[in-house]
Amino acid sequence: MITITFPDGSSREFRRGISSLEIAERISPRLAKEVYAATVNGEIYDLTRPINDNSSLKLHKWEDEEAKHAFWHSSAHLMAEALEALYPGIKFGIGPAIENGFYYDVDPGDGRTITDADLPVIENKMKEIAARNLSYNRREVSKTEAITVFSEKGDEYKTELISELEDGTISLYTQGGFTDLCRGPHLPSTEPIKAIKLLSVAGAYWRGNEKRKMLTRIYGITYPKQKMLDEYLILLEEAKRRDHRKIGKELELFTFSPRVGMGLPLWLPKGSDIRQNLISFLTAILRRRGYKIVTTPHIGNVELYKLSGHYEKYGADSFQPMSTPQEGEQFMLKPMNCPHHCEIYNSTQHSYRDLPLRMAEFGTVYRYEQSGELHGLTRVRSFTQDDAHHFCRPDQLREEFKSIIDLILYIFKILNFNDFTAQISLRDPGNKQKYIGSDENWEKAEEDIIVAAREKNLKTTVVPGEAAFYGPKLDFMVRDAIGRKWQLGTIQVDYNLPERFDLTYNGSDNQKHQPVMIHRTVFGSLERFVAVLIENTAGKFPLWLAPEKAVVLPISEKFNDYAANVLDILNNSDICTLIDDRNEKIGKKIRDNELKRIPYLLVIGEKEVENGTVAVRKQGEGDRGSMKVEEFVSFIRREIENEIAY
RNA sequence: GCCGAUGUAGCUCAGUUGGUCAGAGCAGCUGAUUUGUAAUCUGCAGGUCGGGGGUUCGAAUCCCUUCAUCGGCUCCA
Repeated sequence: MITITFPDGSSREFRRGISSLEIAERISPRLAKEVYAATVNGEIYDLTRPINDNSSLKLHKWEDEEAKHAFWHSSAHLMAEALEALYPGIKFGIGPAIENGFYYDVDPGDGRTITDADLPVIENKMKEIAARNLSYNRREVSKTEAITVFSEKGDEYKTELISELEDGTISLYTQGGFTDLCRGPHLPSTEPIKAIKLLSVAGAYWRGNEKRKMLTRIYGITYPKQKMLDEYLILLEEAKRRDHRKIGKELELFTFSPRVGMGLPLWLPKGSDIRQNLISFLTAILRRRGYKIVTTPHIGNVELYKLSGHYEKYGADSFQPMSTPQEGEQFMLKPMNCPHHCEIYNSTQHSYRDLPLRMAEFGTVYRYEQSGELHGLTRVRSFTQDDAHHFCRPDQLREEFKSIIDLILYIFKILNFNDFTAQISLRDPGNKQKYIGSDENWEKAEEDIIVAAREKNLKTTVVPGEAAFYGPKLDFMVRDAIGRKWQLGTIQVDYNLPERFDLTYNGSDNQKHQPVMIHRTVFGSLERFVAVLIENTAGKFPLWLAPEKAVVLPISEKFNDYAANVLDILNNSDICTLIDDRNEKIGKKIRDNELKRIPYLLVIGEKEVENGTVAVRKQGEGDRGSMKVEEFVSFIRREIENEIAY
């Protein structure tokens, strides 16, 4: 007999070799139907895998990531079996479970392609196979045996994977006629996979290496119930409706023109107003926090970027240097503000007493992003960073860093931005040649960030290999409507630029010392931030950000004069207001202006003219009753003040 | 940059196997109506079907090429 200990601390005796599934059945048959995987002594197990020793056991129901993982991983194998049936000789790369569903990378072979149109066919095949209730059987094999299995099959991708595995750790899973290299765990059988949807096909480089073959990646998702799948698909549809590219067009915030150039956003008047509101808001906060605002040109001598290291790292992939009538002279569109800021720092001498120096700029930069990477406003070739550089003494670094974490959290809070993650991005220890600077400086900088984040009690994830080429960073990430992750705010410690630009200050010992630099943004770029704001609010911006605060709606032509009068009063009070004096019924005017997401609709008819009032209707909420025009002015002002109270 | 898909009026989309198929709704302009909280009615105008080339008696429809967009991959200072 063995003793199994459950998460609540209780324990029970079972016979040696019992499976988690059998244990679940002993507890309750209903539970057995709801579990998909188990954790045995901290290791993920198939439900059917025998347990041979005293163990702790946690059974995973759908709510647990482990359960979904097993479910979707098994679904990937199911899809592979369907593909093998439909495309004999097809070869398989990797096919993991992901956050929402699974994918499999496949090589259909000899000129065959798989397109969206083929997905329903594969889907049906999967349903047909799943209905056979095939069991997933685990088999541990030697490396030689594993290689034999897949080389006989002619699957060079699998043999490549196996060749890198250690002998003794290799397992195969078979369901029906399909066998795959896999660590597991899997479902006991295909039976629970009831609802299946293949979502898209895409190209993906084998092993993520752009020099290697491009395989076909098929994305899909499955659920134990059709209703769950339907709900997920509805969620996807709703997310699409919040897409900033769609809303940006509808609300006339920005546009692109192939004549101007791809990835070069054209901000329309309303979008510009939002930008401007964000800039004013942030500038006021920065001034209070001791930042000095600077302005630098959009271009710089190519020598500047050679000195900073940017040219060597990115020169070939940038907008190329432009020449001038002066022989040998070349300029580049600036990809970064920091070299310019270093030269501002160098324009005067600095005393240790003057540090930290905080230099901010809403600086527009230009980067030649790959054409396939461009995406609405989140990935563009011209964008305005809310950039700043802190020059400080080494002994000030940690406090300075922490003050920036405060600033970012403070602003996110005012903007009601709760759904972000903080990520510490470190150097890839296995690929140090990607970076510039000494090991010593890197170690110092990484330590600084980790400690500062810890001291601020910031919950972070640590990702090696994501650092900038000149230093590690703390990134604030958010997701967009379709689930993609984007970096907004970032804080980066940099010992390299001060060295390259020979930045100095006079210490109390009257010697020259080198300051440390911190690069930071809060929004990241105005473009990306506005995109995220659009998706978070679905275009219903808070009043202070809204480009147009109110619209006056006369019920008929008879009230146009009074309406025009109200319009003047509001606009003269700096409350950007429109008038809708079209020859339409009030219901139509309300509908159209609600769809334009105008925060306040002011209905004007006979009563309002008589009483000198406006009938206030709040966007999305409906009638708020009447108030005097002056009352409405102070009401709006108060609301704006409350929104950005800091 | 790579793989796949898409591209029809300002917007959202119909256009069956190539043959009165160049259409609809919304938006725009007309005229009527003078309206009380999410769509009043009438009429009109709008497109060399992304651009270029080809196949064909005939191309929005088939082929090639180019541009752009979308979904991924790679990249992201």
